[in-house]
Amino acid sequence: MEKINLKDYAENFVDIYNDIQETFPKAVLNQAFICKFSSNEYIVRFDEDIQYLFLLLDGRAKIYIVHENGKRALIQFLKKNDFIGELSLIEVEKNLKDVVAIDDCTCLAFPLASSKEHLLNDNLFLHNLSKYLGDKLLKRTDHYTDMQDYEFKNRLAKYILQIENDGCFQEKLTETAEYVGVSYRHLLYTLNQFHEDGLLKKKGRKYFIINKEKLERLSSKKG
Amino acid sequence: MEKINLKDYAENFVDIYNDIQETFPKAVLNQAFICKFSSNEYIVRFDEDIQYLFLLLDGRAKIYIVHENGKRALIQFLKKNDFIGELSLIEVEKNLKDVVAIDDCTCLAFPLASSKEHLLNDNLFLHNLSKYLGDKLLKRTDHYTDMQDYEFKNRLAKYILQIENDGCFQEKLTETAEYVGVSYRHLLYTLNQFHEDGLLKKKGRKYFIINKEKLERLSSKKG
DNA sequence: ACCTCAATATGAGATATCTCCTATTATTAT
DNA sequence: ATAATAATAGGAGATATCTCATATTGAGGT
Repeated sequence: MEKINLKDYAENFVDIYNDIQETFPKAVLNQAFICKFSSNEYIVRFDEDIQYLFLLLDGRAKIYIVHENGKRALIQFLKKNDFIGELSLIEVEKNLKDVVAIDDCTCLAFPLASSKEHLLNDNLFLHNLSKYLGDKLLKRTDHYTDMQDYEFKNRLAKYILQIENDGCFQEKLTETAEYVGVSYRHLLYTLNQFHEDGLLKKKGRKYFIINKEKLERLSSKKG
Repeated sequence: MEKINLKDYAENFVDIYNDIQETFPKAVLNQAFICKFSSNEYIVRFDEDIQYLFLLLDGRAKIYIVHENGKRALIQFLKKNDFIGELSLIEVEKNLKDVVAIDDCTCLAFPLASSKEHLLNDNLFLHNLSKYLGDKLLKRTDHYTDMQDYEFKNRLAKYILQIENDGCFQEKLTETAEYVGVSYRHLLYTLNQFHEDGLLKKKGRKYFIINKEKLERLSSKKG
């Protein structure tokens, strides 16, 4: 983890810095700095105290919940403009999560100790936070209700359509399995089935969508 | 649905009214009134505009998400001090949910049209709302990650322990099945299995816990 | 260049869970 | 009260999904 002075960062990323300035009170920005995390680095560990509120400025990360039985479940992907640690800020979180950088990540970091008071008295911030949390709640609920109401092939179709890029699906399959909540084995079964049904074609380790319509039908129907 | 003047209500429920007064700005309380819903009555319908922010003062309710395929999934039980419609207030909700009263419910109702501005500028309210949403997010996440990481008998054990009263489990089984995310048929299988394993005893339509330890072990382990 | 560890891949067998069907009680509405 | 609807109950068979075992391939570190 590398720390960078906020002003140094501001010189190179003017637009982002302007957004930040409009969103956070000055007193808080004075305490803030930039953190860079490398791919696969832990941003937060479930068994260590969290010291900062982070705002993800660049890169992708993932949140794991750690169960008592030692198993982990991937519960969310984070991207630009997602908060990390906001639940600790408002003191509702008892069990921290693991947060891991997927690719290199740039974060804006606010030291909780010195920023909490300011943030919790700032109307704009609270309003934004409420919207952010409400949105997160809805998205997470949708994700999970889908899991329980559709069988896996439907969910997988939906997931592929969400995440594909130029018709190409190249996510890490181990991660995908954790996120969509099935065993790796079953994920492979289903991908092979998609291949046999003429939905996907495999080249090397990438899958290409060759029948998007059919995939879309599958993603929103049962059966 | 029956409307009652807030002042009339306040005379009979002094303590609750005092809490309310400390939590909401006066300008907003002047617009508010009390709504009573009967058991099984719809408080919100997924296909109708929502006009009020409700705070549940008494009774229990349940939230359903309605899928495109027509299926419903029970996603949360609501009790005293839960909000209804708070996501519409902050304008993040696109797809409304069904909210249905389980028993008779008493709600404090704020007309969105006239209260929104006031509420969204009130620091105390926003802070409370953030905490409320954060807490809801965590609870919902826990509920769903449990669903995916434990098999049903573990989840059922946990659920029974959460909801039992004096060792007696008497929830409606159809509702339970929807909430815990299995078919009614499978719920019955598992309850019978619990009976055979000496965890529960059945009297009429009620189940009584006869081996709490074993149930607790089952609720937190795999297998 | 070599070693190690993580990711990809697939087979075989087990089982958790579902769907569909059919009775039998409760509960609610007319 | 009686009809109608919802909840409880269980049988039979299908299948979606899991676990475990094993082999191959790829990437990162020294």
